Amino acid sequence: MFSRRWGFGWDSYSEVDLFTDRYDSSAETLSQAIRAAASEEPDADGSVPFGHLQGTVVGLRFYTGVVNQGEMVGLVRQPQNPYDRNAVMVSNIYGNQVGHIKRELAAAMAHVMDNNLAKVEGVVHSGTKNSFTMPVMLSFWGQEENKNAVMESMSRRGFKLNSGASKATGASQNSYTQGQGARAYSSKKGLTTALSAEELKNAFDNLFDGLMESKDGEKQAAESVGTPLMPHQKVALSWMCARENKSTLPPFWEKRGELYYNTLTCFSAKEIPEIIRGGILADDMGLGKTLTTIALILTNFHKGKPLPVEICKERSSPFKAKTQPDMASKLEGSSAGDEAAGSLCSDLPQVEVIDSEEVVVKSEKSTSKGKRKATKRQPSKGAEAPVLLEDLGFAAALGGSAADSATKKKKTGKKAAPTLSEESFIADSAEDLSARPTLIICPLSVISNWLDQFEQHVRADVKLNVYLYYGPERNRNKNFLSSQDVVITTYNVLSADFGNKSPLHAINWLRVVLDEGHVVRNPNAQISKAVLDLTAQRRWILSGTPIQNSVKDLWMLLAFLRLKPFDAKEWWNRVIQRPVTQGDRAGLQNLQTLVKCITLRRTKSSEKDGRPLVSLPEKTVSVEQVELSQTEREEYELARNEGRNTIGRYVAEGTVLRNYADVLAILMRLRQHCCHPDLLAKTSSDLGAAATPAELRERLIEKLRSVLASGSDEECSVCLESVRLPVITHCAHVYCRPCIAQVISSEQENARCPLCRTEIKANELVEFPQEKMEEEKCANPDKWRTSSKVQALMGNLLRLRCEDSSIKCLVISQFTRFLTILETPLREQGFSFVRLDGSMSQKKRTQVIQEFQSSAADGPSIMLLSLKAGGVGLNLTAASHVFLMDPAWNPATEEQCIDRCHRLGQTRRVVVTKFLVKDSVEETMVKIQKQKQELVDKAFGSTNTDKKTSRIDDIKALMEL
DNA sequence: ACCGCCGGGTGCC
DNA sequence: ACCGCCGGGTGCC
Repeated sequence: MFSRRWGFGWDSYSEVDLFTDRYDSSAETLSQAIRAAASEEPDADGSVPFGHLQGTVVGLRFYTGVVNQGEMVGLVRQPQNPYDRNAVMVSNIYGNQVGHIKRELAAAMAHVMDNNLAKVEGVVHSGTKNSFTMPVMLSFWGQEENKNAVMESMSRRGFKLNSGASKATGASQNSYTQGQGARAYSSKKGLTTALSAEELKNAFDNLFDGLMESKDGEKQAAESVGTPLMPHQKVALSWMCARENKSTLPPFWEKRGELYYNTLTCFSAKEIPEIIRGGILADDMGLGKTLTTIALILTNFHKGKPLPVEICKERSSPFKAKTQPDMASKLEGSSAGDEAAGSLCSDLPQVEVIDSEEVVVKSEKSTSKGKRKATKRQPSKGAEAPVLLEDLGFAAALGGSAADSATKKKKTGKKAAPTLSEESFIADSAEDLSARPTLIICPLSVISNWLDQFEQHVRADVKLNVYLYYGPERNRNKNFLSSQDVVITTYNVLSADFGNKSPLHAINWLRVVLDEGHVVRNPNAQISKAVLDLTAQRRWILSGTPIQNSVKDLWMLLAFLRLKPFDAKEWWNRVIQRPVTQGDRAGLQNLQTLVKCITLRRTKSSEKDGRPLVSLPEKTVSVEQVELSQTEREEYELARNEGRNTIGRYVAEGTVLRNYADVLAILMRLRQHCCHPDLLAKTSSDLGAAATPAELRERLIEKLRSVLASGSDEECSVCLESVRLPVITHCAHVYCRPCIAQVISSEQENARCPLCRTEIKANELVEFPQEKMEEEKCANPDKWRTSSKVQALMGNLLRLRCEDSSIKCLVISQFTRFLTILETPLREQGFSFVRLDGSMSQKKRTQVIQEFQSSAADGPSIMLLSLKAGGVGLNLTAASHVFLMDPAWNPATEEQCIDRCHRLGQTRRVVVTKFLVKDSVEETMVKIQKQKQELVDKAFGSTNTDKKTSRIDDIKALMEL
């Protein structure tokens, strides 16, 4: 069926150095030349077919490149050719030169190609009848405006483009772009009519949907992974292991008899095409891509064997210090080393895992249970020390030594062969078994997440060498880096190093992982080049959103995965991008097939066996009404009437905005009344006439305190965000310091308060003094009194503790001072609790969260959480009960807080209790919340004015005006 | 290359 | 014969 010529010379079909073998001009490889040529040309998107032409390829006998019937070929200009500067080279998909275009035709084509008037593509329809020349169908593509120039230019040199026939039927047009094989494929499916723009967009949006089929089942993670994987994560792990280990042919390849055949390009080869080890894990956020990847690193070192890792029950393990370098050095030696490796293999103890808790050593000689326990307890005892979780012989054979030179590596791999199982070695002998580390590249912002997750998911007694390659002090030593298990770096560091003796580019990585892989999109960017230039055996892309905009974005991903021939842009454009953008169904289907072969994607709404992938436990939200006591009610009504009068006056005068701070303070007082009387400012909130500057300052501070009232979500009227670095003006309005400072500096001497237009000066801004902050924190416990809300909370907590003492609770308030007040009864009742608020350092927060999340028996059962500190990112799944002490202006803030514990990893039912004081400003706030929720869906961007007016409406409603 | 092309040998039927 | 024809040598750009 196909004719093959020259059955030799095919050991490497990837990069033939074509220039240097004939004449000295450049050391560029052909594929580089093709890539370079393609990258200079505009995208193929807007190309129209100009026509086609039968040409002749000559000089076949001088080259090793092979083509088959129907196969696509590349045409590359060779201006440096010493025999003919018009030369046009013909190459097959893998960049091997096939021949040249006949001189006269080449001259005509050269003019067109050099002036970028058209792109020429070739398909060999008839195969070769002899070993000297063959016909080739050339099709010309380009911008409509260049069509006539091309037709003329060609015909002036005696070549007439046949444009009619290719337009006649879509199918025949396809045949020129995709070869006969693809045409047969597409016509079989009856996909001959073009897609509408709508259909195309739809198909494209759904390109990554439903890619959750994995026939590989589930796979258990290695013992060194401390966190049990969820079912869908086991599926992903299994899929990833299979993609790394199995020699599955890349998409569009089939084995036909003795040959490997590409159904898209009709290319065929005697040798197996390069297997794509890796792919795209495109699961939605929150499904655990990071955990799955960590599990992959630990589970699949080589051929499904776990990464050999050290177990360190004690700080100093003799094994690592002594034995490992020893083994490595033995392996580096010649035949003596082989024997050593062999004997190591049989003599060293096997490590066996009895259950998830106990890792013990099983030696051939002694396997009694008692002995095992003994060895476990005394791990530092000689050869019986439980040091490696995996087959030591295997690990030894692989020799993790970083000092290996390239030749030594090969040697090690080959010499190790006898110790490996038969089938694993047969699969492909070319695989370099000496690579150990995985390189993870991610945006700066997620580095800490990776470090946390390694910490969290790798068993605590497993010693995994994770190195953060970041910062000016980073260790650039190649040997050091290659001896790690994992190296983490950022895209920026990688691209900064690139071209600058980058050690990362000098290492043969076992695996390279691009986290948030979609950020690498522009192929011309330095980052992209740096990423493409890495040497690795396996490549992975993690991305929640693999395509942002267009098909173009996919090229980078495929190029990174080295999915030949699409890593060369020319082939990508020709086979996928242009057909797809022009609405070719077959092209789209090819794209879908391609993506499907290398991608696993599940969404939060995906289902497995009829059940949602991530089924969060049920969440119930209830409101508990709180009745104020007689005294509280009297105080509340007093404050409410007073406030209502004041605000009513402002509304009538139209001066609400001018007195905004005062209005907020009134509302705040009412909200505070609902929680606890001690939240209220002790002294009068009315500024009145201050006698002395010191007194004024004192009152302003008091006012500031009441407005801020510790962590409520007041807005700065300049930026309309929550107030940051609050200061109060002499006219008693609160802003962010940077915001108001900017107002003052731009208006200079005439600066006025944005709210009331009183003159303001920079040196009159008052901030909350540090000493006061400290005082606030240690409220006097002697004077402590309770409140209805406190009683309501304590009742719930005590009841819960009786029912199930293992239950943990979040107690959330906007008022950090309220949290402080709550500390007293909690202590009195013997609750163990922690506290998390915005004033704490990052380090302290992590510590507190860790403490709370831990399942230690005497650990804290309650976390006092300030509403604003409980924003995004926190993981508080240890808690299953949430008490919201007071309603927030913004219901989304509450939801966010609740989601800290109602999220992935929560095993219990989540019960949320919102306390609301009956007949109070709190109830009105909830009404407003509900109305707002409805509005959120309707209105989007609202202006600042809108925001302020709606606030006024809110205020009126709150005061029942 | 089972071609085309070149250039030398050759020459009625 | 300043042709035609034959057959050997030869061959990408």
